Amino acid sequence: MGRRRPGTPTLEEVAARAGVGRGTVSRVVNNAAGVSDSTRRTVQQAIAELGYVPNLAARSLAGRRADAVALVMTEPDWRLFAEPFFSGIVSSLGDALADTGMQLLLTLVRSDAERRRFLEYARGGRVDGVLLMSVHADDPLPDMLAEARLPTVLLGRRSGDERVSYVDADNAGGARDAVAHLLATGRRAIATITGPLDMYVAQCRLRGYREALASARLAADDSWVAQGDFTEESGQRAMARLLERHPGIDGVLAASDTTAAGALRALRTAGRRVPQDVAVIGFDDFPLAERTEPRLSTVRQPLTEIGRVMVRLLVEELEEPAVAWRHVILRTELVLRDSA
Amino acid sequence: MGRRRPGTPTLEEVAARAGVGRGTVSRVVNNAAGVSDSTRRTVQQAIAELGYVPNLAARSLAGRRADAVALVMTEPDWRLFAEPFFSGIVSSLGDALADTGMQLLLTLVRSDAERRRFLEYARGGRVDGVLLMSVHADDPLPDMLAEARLPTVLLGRRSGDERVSYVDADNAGGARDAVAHLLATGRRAIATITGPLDMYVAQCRLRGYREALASARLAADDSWVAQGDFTEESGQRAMARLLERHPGIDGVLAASDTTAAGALRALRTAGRRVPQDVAVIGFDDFPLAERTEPRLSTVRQPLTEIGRVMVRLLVEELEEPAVAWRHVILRTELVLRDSA
DNA sequence: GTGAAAGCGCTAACAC
DNA sequence: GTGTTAGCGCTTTCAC
Repeated sequence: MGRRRPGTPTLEEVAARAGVGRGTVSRVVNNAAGVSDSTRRTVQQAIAELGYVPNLAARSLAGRRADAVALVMTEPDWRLFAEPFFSGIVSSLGDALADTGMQLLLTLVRSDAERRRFLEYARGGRVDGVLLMSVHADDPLPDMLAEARLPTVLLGRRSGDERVSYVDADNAGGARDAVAHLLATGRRAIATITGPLDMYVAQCRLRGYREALASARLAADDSWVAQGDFTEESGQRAMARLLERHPGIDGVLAASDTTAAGALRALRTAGRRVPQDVAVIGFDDFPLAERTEPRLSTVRQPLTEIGRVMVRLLVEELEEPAVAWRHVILRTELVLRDSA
Repeated sequence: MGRRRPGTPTLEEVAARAGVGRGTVSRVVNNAAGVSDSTRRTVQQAIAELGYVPNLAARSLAGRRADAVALVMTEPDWRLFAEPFFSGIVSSLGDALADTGMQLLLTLVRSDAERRRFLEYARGGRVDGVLLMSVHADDPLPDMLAEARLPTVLLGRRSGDERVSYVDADNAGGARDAVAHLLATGRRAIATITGPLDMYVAQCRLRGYREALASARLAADDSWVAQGDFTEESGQRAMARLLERHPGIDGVLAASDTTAAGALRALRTAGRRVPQDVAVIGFDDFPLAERTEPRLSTVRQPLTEIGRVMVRLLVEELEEPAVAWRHVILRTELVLRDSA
């Protein structure tokens, strides 16, 4: 396939027109010091006249940098991609990267073929680093990236002893706080709707739920636990199942605000009054809660902060490659509304 | 920032180890013909032993191609990014690009700064072509790309005389069909919830709605029209407004399935029976309808086909640059369910 | 402060 | 079939 784009002026042509050397033009383009104001202006004018745009492949080859980072979503189920959690993170990453001058590239990896292809892309030097989100416990991609010595930062661990750098929220602590609050308000029949249990984040929250119940000397057998997948629909179904098993439920910890919204729907369908009969607390999916369920209490994850920290860790790895793995666990905050 | 990744073997080293010339290695790597099976194997072994990975910047520089295309979302409101329409299209583009060997890169452009930055990225040759979706009528990006002679394909026109290549659905026709069906089943008080009216797609659907009413000699003054923004929430609010103005509504054409789901919610809250009292038809947002509102009738847009055609048009522009703008309008299909 | 020159790692055209 | 060579357009020393 012929993809050449002819007629694009080069550094050299700019230099010729400005009557200077290529090095000087390069310095001007990159805002480097060591160029007199007058020649800088001359060069800038030549650039403008010719409509010069640097060839990034050449820059990349000479400078050994891509000025881009990839955000990879290894989510075989595209529905999750539609959840507000993703857009919240993406948004915050975009903001955080704005200063660094790096392009944020989102890529979907839904199959082994796509995994291989992306790996080639990244190892080929088209990105300086990789951000990963929504990683399931058995996903090999982080290790593949680490092996290729590509600076990588995960959003969320795959397990308790994750080695790759990551940023995570204090999921167990958040769950504990939420359930402790429900207990403190006199609830005793407290269920939980989890995320996919092959994700560490879901395991942690379940653990937090159990720990809180245990310290109140309450049993927490599996009939009080229903698995969902973070979607609203799954929350609705899970809640319906829980209600069947335990009509007396008076409190619920949900995997996400989206899940919680589904649970609320099921509760109302079942004629239960929320929050009078049942209190529901979800994990923060970002502004969705504000929009559709303003009265929902949540364990707030600092999504904006997560994006900022991910970028910070990645930049650190770029500056000082592969000396260590960096881990940051962000505190969660319980935000109470009418429903609890 | 030092982003060099040292220790990466080069083509030359592979050639040395295999005892062949660089050209031969290049041919093997690119699966080109003209290499004997035995040397091909020798080279492949050397590649494996060294863990060689082609440097894509160098390939790009020498071969004048990026082997990547960008899908740009120029949506200042990230909430829309969470709608299933996006994930449906992205999914289908990913599939369609799988054969071409090109990487799909999603990029968000939410501000002028990001617009400029992306333009630099694309003009710098990091992508071979650009796909654009969710373009508002006043978005200058398509023209900027065209001016830079970058192969570009839009999903949806910006206006009736769009010049840049595009793929679109027959929105006016789809709306007409939907309203005609409502009329045929005896409905007479038919309202519509539109998308953002600064998008041509929304204008077309509104026009289709009006045309269908007009041919039935029915008035369609503005009090029957409420503007939304494709989200469920906006659908709910718009429906509530319409019900206030016209309690007797017996049919609704909604901007999307998502919007329609919101409308249904408002209708039920208002105590209206759906579909007995009111029939609702939305535009296809892909499987969302199947999930949460299986009984919703829709004007089905062939999302998978849209992705496929977008890629086809882009490839055509790559092969044979800038000879023409290509436009494809895909037919819609009215799929009826219980609610209509 | 500025210019010249040496690569960066690859593809593609051309010899053999 | 296979090796050799000339770039692709830039950054980055190193002289001046």
